[in-house]
Amino acid sequence: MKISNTVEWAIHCCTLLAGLPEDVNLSAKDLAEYHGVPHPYLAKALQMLSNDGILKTISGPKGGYRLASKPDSVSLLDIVLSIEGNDSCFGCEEIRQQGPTALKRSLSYKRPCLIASAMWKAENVWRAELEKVKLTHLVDQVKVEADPRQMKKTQEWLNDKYNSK
Amino acid sequence: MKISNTVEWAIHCCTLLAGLPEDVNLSAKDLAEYHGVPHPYLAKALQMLSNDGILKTISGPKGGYRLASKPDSVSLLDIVLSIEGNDSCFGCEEIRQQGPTALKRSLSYKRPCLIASAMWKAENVWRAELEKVKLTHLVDQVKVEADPRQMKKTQEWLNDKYNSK
DNA sequence: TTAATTGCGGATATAATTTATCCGTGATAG
DNA sequence: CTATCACGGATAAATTATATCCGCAATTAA
Repeated sequence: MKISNTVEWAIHCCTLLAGLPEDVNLSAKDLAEYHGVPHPYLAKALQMLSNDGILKTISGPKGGYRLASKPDSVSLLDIVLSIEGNDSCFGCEEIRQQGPTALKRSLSYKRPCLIASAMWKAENVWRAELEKVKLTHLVDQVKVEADPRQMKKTQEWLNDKYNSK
Repeated sequence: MKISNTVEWAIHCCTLLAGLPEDVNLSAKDLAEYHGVPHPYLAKALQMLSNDGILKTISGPKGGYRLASKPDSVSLLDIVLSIEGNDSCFGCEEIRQQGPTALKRSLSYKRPCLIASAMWKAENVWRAELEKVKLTHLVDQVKVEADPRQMKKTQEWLNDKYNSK
Protein backbone atom coordinates (compact mmCIF):
# COMPACT_ATOMS: atom_id res chain seq x y z
CA MET A 1 0.00 0.00 0.00
CA LYS A 2 2.54 2.52 -1.11
CA ILE A 3 2.13 5.40 -3.52
CA SER A 4 4.90 5.82 -6.06
CA ASN A 5 7.17 8.77 -5.39
CA THR A 6 6.67 9.87 -8.98
CA VAL A 7 3.26 11.02 -7.73
CA GLU A 8 5.06 13.44 -5.45
CA TRP A 9 7.14 14.68 -8.38
CA ALA A 10 4.06 15.05 -10.57
CA ILE A 11 2.19 17.09 -7.98
CA HIS A 12 5.18 19.35 -7.42
CA CYS A 13 5.55 19.89 -11.17
CA CYS A 14 1.88 20.68 -11.63
CA THR A 15 1.91 23.06 -8.68
CA LEU A 16 4.91 24.87 -10.08
CA LEU A 17 3.31 25.11 -13.52
CA ALA A 18 0.04 26.26 -11.98
CA GLY A 19 1.79 29.27 -10.50
CA LEU A 20 3.20 30.39 -13.84
CA PRO A 21 1.69 32.81 -16.36
CA GLU A 22 -0.40 31.03 -18.98
CA ASP A 23 1.99 31.62 -21.86
CA VAL A 24 5.03 30.18 -20.08
CA ASN A 25 6.09 26.59 -20.36
CA LEU A 26 8.87 24.49 -18.90
CA SER A 27 10.60 21.52 -20.50
CA ALA A 28 10.94 18.15 -18.82
CA LYS A 29 14.62 18.91 -18.35
CA ASP A 30 13.87 22.21 -16.66
CA LEU A 31 11.36 20.59 -14.33
CA ALA A 32 13.81 17.82 -13.50
CA GLU A 33 16.55 20.32 -12.77
CA TYR A 34 14.28 22.44 -10.62
CA HIS A 35 13.22 19.51 -8.47
CA GLY A 36 16.53 17.69 -8.49
CA VAL A 37 15.12 14.45 -9.89
CA PRO A 38 16.26 12.28 -12.84
CA HIS A 39 15.10 13.74 -16.14
CA PRO A 40 14.33 10.61 -18.21
CA TYR A 41 12.15 9.13 -15.52
CA LEU A 42 10.31 12.33 -14.73
CA ALA A 43 9.61 12.61 -18.45
CA LYS A 44 7.55 9.41 -18.23
CA ALA A 45 5.38 10.90 -15.52
CA LEU A 46 4.88 14.08 -17.52
CA GLN A 47 3.88 11.99 -20.51
CA MET A 48 1.14 10.34 -18.45
CA LEU A 49 -0.14 13.70 -17.24
CA SER A 50 -0.12 14.85 -20.85
CA ASN A 51 -1.99 11.77 -22.07
CA ASP A 52 -4.65 12.32 -19.43
CA GLY A 53 -5.16 15.92 -20.47
CA ILE A 54 -3.72 17.46 -17.33
CA LEU A 55 -0.73 18.97 -19.05
CA LYS A 56 -0.50 20.50 -22.50
CA THR A 57 2.48 19.73 -24.69
CA ILE A 58 4.44 22.19 -26.79
CA SER A 59 7.01 20.39 -28.89
CA GLY A 60 10.04 21.73 -30.67
CA PRO A 61 12.64 24.14 -29.39
CA LYS A 62 11.30 26.35 -26.58
CA GLY A 63 8.70 23.66 -26.13
CA GLY A 64 7.76 21.89 -22.95
CA TYR A 65 4.73 21.62 -20.70
CA ARG A 66 2.14 23.89 -19.28
CA LEU A 67 -1.12 23.27 -17.51
CA ALA A 68 -3.85 22.20 -19.94
CA SER A 69 -6.65 23.85 -17.97
CA LYS A 70 -7.21 26.35 -15.19
CA PRO A 71 -5.50 25.51 -11.88
CA ASP A 72 -8.85 25.44 -10.07
CA SER A 73 -10.11 22.61 -12.25
CA VAL A 74 -7.20 20.24 -11.56
CA SER A 75 -7.30 18.28 -8.32
CA LEU A 76 -4.79 16.14 -6.51
CA LEU A 77 -6.97 13.18 -7.35
CA ASP A 78 -6.61 13.86 -11.07
CA ILE A 79 -2.84 13.77 -10.75
CA VAL A 80 -2.71 10.73 -8.46
CA LEU A 81 -4.99 8.70 -10.72
CA SER A 82 -3.08 9.77 -13.82
CA ILE A 83 0.17 8.38 -12.41
CA GLU A 84 -1.12 5.42 -10.42
CA GLY A 85 -3.97 4.45 -12.71
CA ASN A 86 -7.55 4.45 -11.51
CA ASP A 87 -7.81 0.85 -10.41
CA SER A 88 -9.02 0.41 -6.87
CA CYS A 89 -6.23 -0.19 -4.37
CA PHE A 90 -8.24 -3.06 -2.89
CA GLY A 91 -8.73 -5.93 -5.27
CA CYS A 92 -11.46 -8.37 -4.24
CA GLU A 93 -10.54 -11.85 -5.37
CA GLU A 94 -13.92 -13.23 -4.33
CA ILE A 95 -12.44 -15.72 -1.94
CA ARG A 96 -15.93 -16.23 -0.54
CA GLN A 97 -16.48 -18.25 -3.72
CA GLN A 98 -13.53 -20.48 -2.95
CA GLY A 99 -13.12 -23.35 -0.54
CA PRO A 100 -15.37 -26.25 0.49
CA THR A 101 -18.36 -24.18 1.57
CA ALA A 102 -18.70 -22.12 -1.59
CA LEU A 103 -21.79 -22.48 -3.71
CA LYS A 104 -21.56 -23.65 -7.31
CA ARG A 105 -23.81 -21.02 -8.83
CA SER A 106 -22.16 -17.66 -9.15
CA LEU A 107 -25.70 -16.25 -9.17
CA SER A 108 -25.61 -16.68 -5.41
CA TYR A 109 -22.99 -13.94 -5.26
CA LYS A 110 -24.73 -11.20 -7.15
CA ARG A 111 -24.19 -8.59 -4.44
CA PRO A 112 -20.59 -7.51 -3.87
CA CYS A 113 -18.67 -8.98 -0.98
CA LEU A 114 -19.32 -6.97 2.20
CA ILE A 115 -15.65 -6.79 3.01
CA ALA A 116 -14.80 -5.42 -0.41
CA SER A 117 -17.66 -2.92 -0.13
CA ALA A 118 -16.30 -1.58 3.14
CA MET A 119 -12.80 -1.23 1.69
CA TRP A 120 -14.11 0.49 -1.43
CA LYS A 121 -16.22 2.87 0.60
CA ALA A 122 -13.14 3.97 2.53
CA GLU A 123 -11.25 4.42 -0.71
CA ASN A 124 -14.04 6.59 -2.07
CA VAL A 125 -13.82 8.82 0.98
CA TRP A 126 -10.07 9.13 0.36
CA ARG A 127 -10.65 10.01 -3.27
CA ALA A 128 -13.27 12.59 -2.39
CA GLU A 129 -10.81 14.26 -0.04
CA LEU A 130 -8.17 14.45 -2.76
CA GLU A 131 -10.72 15.71 -5.24
CA LYS A 132 -11.37 18.69 -2.98
CA VAL A 133 -7.79 19.90 -3.18
CA LYS A 134 -7.24 21.92 -6.36
CA LEU A 135 -3.94 23.25 -7.59
CA THR A 136 -5.21 26.75 -6.87
CA HIS A 137 -5.30 25.96 -3.17
CA LEU A 138 -1.75 24.68 -3.18
CA VAL A 139 -0.43 27.66 -5.10
CA ASP A 140 -2.20 30.07 -2.74
CA GLN A 141 -0.94 28.25 0.32
CA VAL A 142 2.62 28.23 -0.95
CA LYS A 143 2.50 31.98 -1.44
CA VAL A 144 1.58 32.40 2.21
CA GLU A 145 3.67 29.72 3.85
CA ALA A 146 6.84 29.32 1.83
CA ASP A 147 10.04 31.08 2.80
CA PRO A 148 10.25 34.42 0.89
CA ARG A 149 13.91 33.75 0.10
CA GLN A 150 13.04 30.56 -1.76
CA MET A 151 10.25 32.35 -3.61
CA LYS A 152 12.82 34.92 -4.71
CA LYS A 153 15.31 32.29 -5.83
CA THR A 154 12.57 30.53 -7.75
CA GLN A 155 11.59 33.74 -9.50
CA GLU A 156 15.22 34.37 -10.45
CA TRP A 157 15.62 30.83 -11.70
CA LEU A 158 12.48 31.18 -13.83
CA ASN A 159 13.70 34.50 -15.24
CA ASP A 160 17.03 32.94 -16.16
CA LYS A 161 15.26 30.13 -17.97
CA TYR A 162 12.98 32.51 -19.75
CA ASN A 163 15.69 34.95 -20.80
CA SER A 164 17.95 32.22 -22.15
CA LYS A 165 15.27 31.26 -24.66
CA MET B 1 -0.92 2.01 -4.62
CA LYS B 2 -2.12 -1.50 -4.20
CA ILE B 3 -3.16 -3.31 -1.06
CA SER B 4 -1.79 -6.82 -0.68
CA ASN B 5 -4.39 -9.52 -1.18
CA THR B 6 -3.29 -11.08 2.11
CA VAL B 7 -5.24 -8.22 3.67
CA GLU B 8 -8.35 -9.66 2.08
CA TRP B 9 -7.48 -13.08 3.47
CA ALA B 10 -6.82 -11.66 6.92
CA ILE B 11 -10.13 -9.82 7.07
CA HIS B 12 -12.03 -12.90 5.95
CA CYS B 13 -10.26 -15.01 8.58
CA CYS B 14 -10.98 -12.52 11.34
CA THR B 15 -14.61 -12.22 10.29
CA LEU B 16 -15.02 -15.98 10.34
CA LEU B 17 -13.38 -16.25 13.74
CA ALA B 18 -15.49 -13.36 15.04
CA GLY B 19 -18.64 -15.34 14.31
CA LEU B 20 -17.49 -18.36 16.30
CA PRO B 21 -18.14 -19.14 19.98
CA GLU B 22 -15.37 -17.87 22.23
CA ASP B 23 -13.97 -21.27 23.12
CA VAL B 24 -13.54 -22.42 19.52
CA ASN B 25 -10.35 -22.00 17.57
CA LEU B 26 -9.24 -22.83 14.06
CA SER B 27 -5.75 -23.76 12.88
CA ALA B 28 -3.95 -21.99 10.07
CA LYS B 29 -4.50 -25.07 7.96
CA ASP B 30 -8.24 -25.04 8.64
CA LEU B 31 -8.48 -21.36 7.76
CA ALA B 32 -6.49 -21.91 4.58
CA GLU B 33 -8.70 -24.82 3.57
CA TYR B 34 -11.88 -22.88 4.30
CA HIS B 35 -10.82 -19.94 2.15
CA GLY B 36 -9.03 -21.92 -0.54
CA VAL B 37 -5.70 -20.14 -0.13
CA PRO B 38 -2.13 -21.46 0.34
CA HIS B 39 -1.53 -22.52 3.92
CA PRO B 40 2.13 -21.53 4.49
CA TYR B 41 1.58 -18.03 3.21
CA LEU B 42 -1.64 -17.45 5.10
CA ALA B 43 0.20 -18.59 8.22
CA LYS B 44 2.49 -15.58 7.87
CA ALA B 45 -0.46 -13.21 7.85
CA LEU B 46 -1.95 -14.91 10.90
CA GLN B 47 1.36 -14.53 12.68
CA MET B 48 1.28 -10.79 12.09
CA LEU B 49 -2.25 -10.55 13.42
CA SER B 50 -1.12 -12.55 16.42
CA ASN B 51 1.92 -10.32 17.02
CA ASP B 52 -0.28 -7.25 16.93
CA GLY B 53 -2.66 -8.69 19.49
CA ILE B 54 -5.59 -9.12 17.15
CA LEU B 55 -5.56 -12.91 17.28
CA LYS B 56 -4.78 -15.16 20.22
CA THR B 57 -2.61 -18.20 19.72
CA ILE B 58 -3.22 -21.66 21.12
CA SER B 59 -0.28 -23.93 20.37
CA GLY B 60 -0.03 -27.67 20.42
CA PRO B 61 -2.51 -30.21 19.08
CA LYS B 62 -6.05 -28.81 18.78
CA GLY B 63 -4.37 -25.43 18.80
CA GLY B 64 -4.89 -22.59 16.38
CA TYR B 65 -6.24 -19.08 16.43
CA ARG B 66 -9.15 -17.26 17.92
CA LEU B 67 -9.97 -13.60 18.28
CA ALA B 68 -7.96 -11.99 21.08
CA SER B 69 -10.68 -9.52 22.01
CA LYS B 70 -14.38 -8.85 21.45
CA PRO B 71 -15.44 -8.51 17.81
CA ASP B 72 -16.72 -4.99 18.45
CA SER B 73 -13.28 -3.78 19.45
CA VAL B 74 -11.48 -4.93 16.29
CA SER B 75 -11.76 -2.69 13.24
CA LEU B 76 -10.82 -3.14 9.60
CA LEU B 77 -8.11 -0.56 10.17
CA ASP B 78 -6.51 -2.70 12.87
CA ILE B 79 -6.28 -5.60 10.44
CA VAL B 80 -5.10 -3.55 7.47
CA LEU B 81 -2.35 -1.87 9.48
CA SER B 82 -1.29 -5.16 11.01
CA ILE B 83 -0.68 -6.68 7.58
CA GLU B 84 0.47 -3.63 5.63
CA GLY B 85 2.34 -1.90 8.44
CA ASN B 86 1.36 1.53 9.66
CA ASP B 87 3.64 3.59 7.49
CA SER B 88 1.88 6.25 5.50
CA CYS B 89 1.17 5.28 1.91
CA PHE B 90 2.51 8.66 0.80
CA GLY B 91 6.19 9.15 1.49
CA CYS B 92 7.33 12.75 1.30
CA GLU B 93 10.90 12.88 0.08
CA GLU B 94 11.13 16.62 0.70
CA ILE B 95 11.94 17.41 -2.88
CA ARG B 96 11.24 21.05 -2.09
CA GLN B 97 14.63 20.93 -0.40
CA GLN B 98 16.30 19.73 -3.58
CA GLY B 99 17.30 21.57 -6.71
CA PRO B 100 18.89 24.96 -7.39
CA THR B 101 16.30 27.05 -5.54
CA ALA B 102 16.40 25.15 -2.25
CA LEU B 103 17.62 26.91 0.85
CA LYS B 104 20.66 25.63 2.71
CA ARG B 105 19.18 25.78 6.20
CA SER B 106 16.76 23.00 6.92
CA LEU B 107 15.31 25.30 9.58
CA SER B 108 13.52 27.01 6.71
CA TYR B 109 11.44 23.87 6.26
CA LYS B 110 10.11 23.44 9.75
CA ARG B 111 6.50 23.12 8.64
CA PRO B 112 5.61 20.01 6.66
CA CYS B 113 5.33 20.27 2.89
CA LEU B 114 1.82 21.37 1.91
CA ILE B 115 1.54 18.67 -0.69
CA ALA B 116 2.43 15.97 1.80
CA SER B 117 -0.01 17.45 4.31
CA ALA B 118 -2.84 17.22 1.81
CA MET B 119 -2.00 13.63 0.98
CA TRP B 120 -1.75 12.68 4.65
CA LYS B 121 -5.04 14.36 5.45
CA ALA B 122 -6.77 12.24 2.80
CA GLU B 123 -5.14 9.14 4.20
CA ASN B 124 -6.38 10.00 7.69
CA VAL B 125 -9.92 10.26 6.37
CA TRP B 126 -9.48 6.84 4.80
CA ARG B 127 -8.20 5.40 8.06
CA ALA B 128 -11.05 6.92 10.04
CA GLU B 129 -13.53 5.27 7.70
CA LEU B 130 -11.90 1.87 8.17
CA GLU B 131 -11.73 2.41 11.92
CA LYS B 132 -15.52 2.74 11.98
CA VAL B 133 -16.08 -0.73 10.60
CA LYS B 134 -15.84 -3.32 13.39
CA LEU B 135 -15.90 -7.07 12.94
CA THR B 136 -19.30 -7.09 14.66
CA HIS B 137 -20.78 -5.13 11.80
CA LEU B 138 -19.40 -7.52 9.21
CA VAL B 139 -20.62 -10.59 11.09
CA ASP B 140 -24.09 -9.09 11.49
CA GLN B 141 -24.26 -8.09 7.85
CA VAL B 142 -23.18 -11.53 6.68
CA LYS B 143 -25.97 -13.11 8.70
CA VAL B 144 -28.49 -10.95 6.85
CA GLU B 145 -27.08 -10.92 3.35
CA ALA B 146 -25.30 -14.22 2.79
CA ASP B 147 -26.99 -17.11 1.06
CA PRO B 148 -28.58 -19.39 3.71
CA ARG B 149 -27.25 -22.44 1.88
CA GLN B 150 -23.68 -21.28 2.29
CA MET B 151 -24.31 -20.50 5.96
CA LYS B 152 -25.56 -24.07 6.37
CA LYS B 153 -22.52 -25.55 4.60
CA THR B 154 -20.25 -23.45 6.75
CA GLN B 155 -21.95 -24.65 9.90
CA GLU B 156 -21.58 -28.25 8.79
CA TRP B 157 -17.94 -27.73 7.89
CA LEU B 158 -17.27 -26.22 11.32
CA ASN B 159 -19.06 -29.10 13.06
CA ASP B 160 -16.95 -31.60 11.13
CA LYS B 161 -13.77 -29.81 12.18
CA TYR B 162 -14.91 -29.65 15.76
CA ASN B 163 -16.05 -33.27 16.01
CA SER B 164 -12.86 -34.63 14.48
CA LYS B 165 -10.88 -33.13 17.35
C1' DT C 1 16.00 23.77 -46.26
C1' DT C 2 18.80 22.49 -42.54
C1' DA C 3 20.14 21.93 -37.82
C1' DA C 4 18.84 21.91 -33.22
C1' DT C 5 15.51 21.12 -29.60
C1' DT C 6 11.79 18.85 -27.55
C1' DG C 7 8.13 15.44 -26.51
C1' DC C 8 6.62 10.57 -27.61
C1' DG C 9 6.63 5.64 -27.30
C1' DG C 10 8.93 1.31 -27.32
C1' DA C 11 12.48 -1.59 -25.60
C1' DT C 12 15.35 -2.81 -22.04
C1' DA C 13 17.99 -3.22 -17.76
C1' DT C 14 18.27 -3.04 -12.79
C1' DA C 15 16.43 -2.72 -8.08
C1' DA C 16 12.99 -3.56 -4.83
C1' DT C 17 9.07 -5.71 -3.26
C1' DT C 18 5.68 -9.15 -3.10
C1' DT C 19 4.43 -13.69 -2.98
C1' DA C 20 5.26 -18.28 -1.66
C1' DT C 21 7.63 -22.21 0.44
C1' DC C 22 10.51 -24.82 3.58
C1' DC C 23 12.67 -26.26 7.85
C1' DG C 24 14.13 -26.34 12.69
C1' DT C 25 12.42 -25.09 17.35
C1' DG C 26 9.37 -24.97 21.16
C1' DA C 27 4.83 -25.88 23.16
C1' DT C 28 1.08 -29.07 24.30
C1' DA C 29 -2.68 -32.60 24.29
C1' DG C 30 -3.35 -37.41 24.43
C1' DC D 1 6.74 -40.11 24.02
C1' DT D 2 4.58 -38.79 19.88
C1' DA D 3 1.89 -36.28 16.79
C1' DT D 4 0.11 -31.69 16.05
C1' DC D 5 0.54 -26.95 15.82
C1' DA D 6 2.44 -21.99 16.01
C1' DC D 7 6.66 -19.47 15.46
C1' DG D 8 10.64 -17.38 13.24
C1' DG D 9 14.36 -17.49 10.09
C1' DA D 10 16.03 -18.44 5.61
C1' DT D 11 15.31 -18.70 0.94
C1' DA D 12 13.48 -18.77 -3.76
C1' DA D 13 10.42 -17.33 -7.47
C1' DA D 14 7.58 -13.96 -9.51
C1' DT D 15 6.01 -9.53 -10.06
C1' DT D 16 6.36 -4.62 -9.93
C1' DA D 17 8.82 -0.31 -9.53
C1' DT D 18 12.50 2.37 -10.93
C1' DA D 19 15.51 4.14 -14.28
C1' DT D 20 17.71 4.64 -18.81
C1' DC D 21 18.29 4.66 -23.77
C1' DC D 22 17.15 5.22 -28.62
C1' DG D 23 14.75 6.26 -32.90
C1' DC D 24 10.79 9.01 -34.51
C1' DA D 25 7.81 12.99 -35.22
C1' DA D 26 6.97 17.80 -34.44
C1' DT D 27 8.54 22.43 -34.32
C1' DT D 28 11.44 26.49 -34.35
C1' DA D 29 15.37 29.37 -35.57
C1' DA D 30 18.91 30.35 -38.64
